[in-house]
Amino acid sequence: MPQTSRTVRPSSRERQDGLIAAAAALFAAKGFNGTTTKEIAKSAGVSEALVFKYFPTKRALYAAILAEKVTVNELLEAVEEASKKRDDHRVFTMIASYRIRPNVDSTLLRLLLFSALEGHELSDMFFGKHHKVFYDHLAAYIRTRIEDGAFRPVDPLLAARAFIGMVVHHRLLHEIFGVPMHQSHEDTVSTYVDLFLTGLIKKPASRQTPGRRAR
Amino acid sequence: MPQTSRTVRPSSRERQDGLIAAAAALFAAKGFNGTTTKEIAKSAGVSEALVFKYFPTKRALYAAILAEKVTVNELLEAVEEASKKRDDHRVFTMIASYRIRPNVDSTLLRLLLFSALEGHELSDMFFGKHHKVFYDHLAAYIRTRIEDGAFRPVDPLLAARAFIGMVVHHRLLHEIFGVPMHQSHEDTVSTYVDLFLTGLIKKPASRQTPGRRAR
DNA sequence: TTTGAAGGTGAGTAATGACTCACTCACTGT
DNA sequence: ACAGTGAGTGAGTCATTACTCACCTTCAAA
Repeated sequence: MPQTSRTVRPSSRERQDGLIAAAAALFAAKGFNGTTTKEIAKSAGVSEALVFKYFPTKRALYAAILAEKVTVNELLEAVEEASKKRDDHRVFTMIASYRIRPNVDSTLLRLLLFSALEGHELSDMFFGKHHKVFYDHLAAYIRTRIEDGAFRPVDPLLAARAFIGMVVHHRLLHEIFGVPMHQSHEDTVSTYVDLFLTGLIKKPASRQTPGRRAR
Repeated sequence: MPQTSRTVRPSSRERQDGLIAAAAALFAAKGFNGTTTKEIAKSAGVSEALVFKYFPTKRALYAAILAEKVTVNELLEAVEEASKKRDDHRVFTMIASYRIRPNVDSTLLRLLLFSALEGHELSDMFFGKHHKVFYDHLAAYIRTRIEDGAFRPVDPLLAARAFIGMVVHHRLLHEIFGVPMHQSHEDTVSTYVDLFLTGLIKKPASRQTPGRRAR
């Protein structure tokens, strides 16, 4: 027979990606110490020996995962857009809904927590790419709006952390601690945004409308 | 010689507590899978065999730790007190400062996260005793204040989670991710409380003062 | 003085962990 | 036709792990 057309042998790159994917899922589920190389190999459908052909050590594989998972930017551009227009409501809603989303898988969050708890060397970088960007952006925006005179004068970094905190904590409860959500994602997001913005926006002196007010 | 007076042999109970303390510190630092029974024994200053005299398995020791660490109540009483007086500012400040405190050790937080991530069977109970109490209490208070007409009508549970989220996230950043705090504990707490309460309190219709306003 | 229970241990054991090695297989360029 | 090469593996090695067991020490009550 000419060739077993069923499965073309994957290239080196594909194998590596496959291993990373399989390992990421397992590390996220059970942590670094809780996952064995044998399991990873099995889950990726290869022999254990092959894992070590591609990654010299188990830790190197873990590091490759953390280094790989760098994403996000499309959101930040959109936020930038809304920032220019001073659309407070939109800026906050976008950030919140990015994290509170129907089908986010918890892999990244779990990896992040595990890596921080287990003190992995790349944990900081991972944190920087996945969380710090958010509150740095948000802090910058809040600072601008304070200078505009639109927000009350608060520490921008603290305020940004507070908001991100609401949202991240919500995910934590839901995805890690299994607390059920009793509201739709949209309602949750809008409640958080509303609560937070109301606390932040400076009232003109008199006259206040219950609805949204921007610029 | 009559007796080595230097070290009185500890009783069963004391040994057990010593083991639990030693193990708790190690599990908090490195997780369940990252900690060996040999390390625990060494840290408690006994032979490995003794560990198994007191706890049939390593998991049982872990379970004993989670079951042991149940505290808190003195705070809840104080909160109850402030609740009766409808002292919003105080209620929120007390809860926040309980968690954001100069010298809390991160052991409990780390144990909580590890146990949830590693999916330990007692994790739920641990979570219930250490976190759920807080936001259940707070949610109840918020509900009352909404009925009083003092707070805007929001979902009390969601609002409570939002506030606790700010605070817990702050600890997470600080204790787990090593993010430095650039403000004193007091300022941090008062910023959070101020932000949140301002967003929550219903404005009478006109007239607003920049300072605190309660009841 | 004996006894025996409680506190304690050194030296295992069986299983499992990460990692290695000698080797095969399938395909390609010459 | 066949050497070369990269993908892949079965069967290890050796250290470590959770857990066991036969035995020791102390001390108070009988």
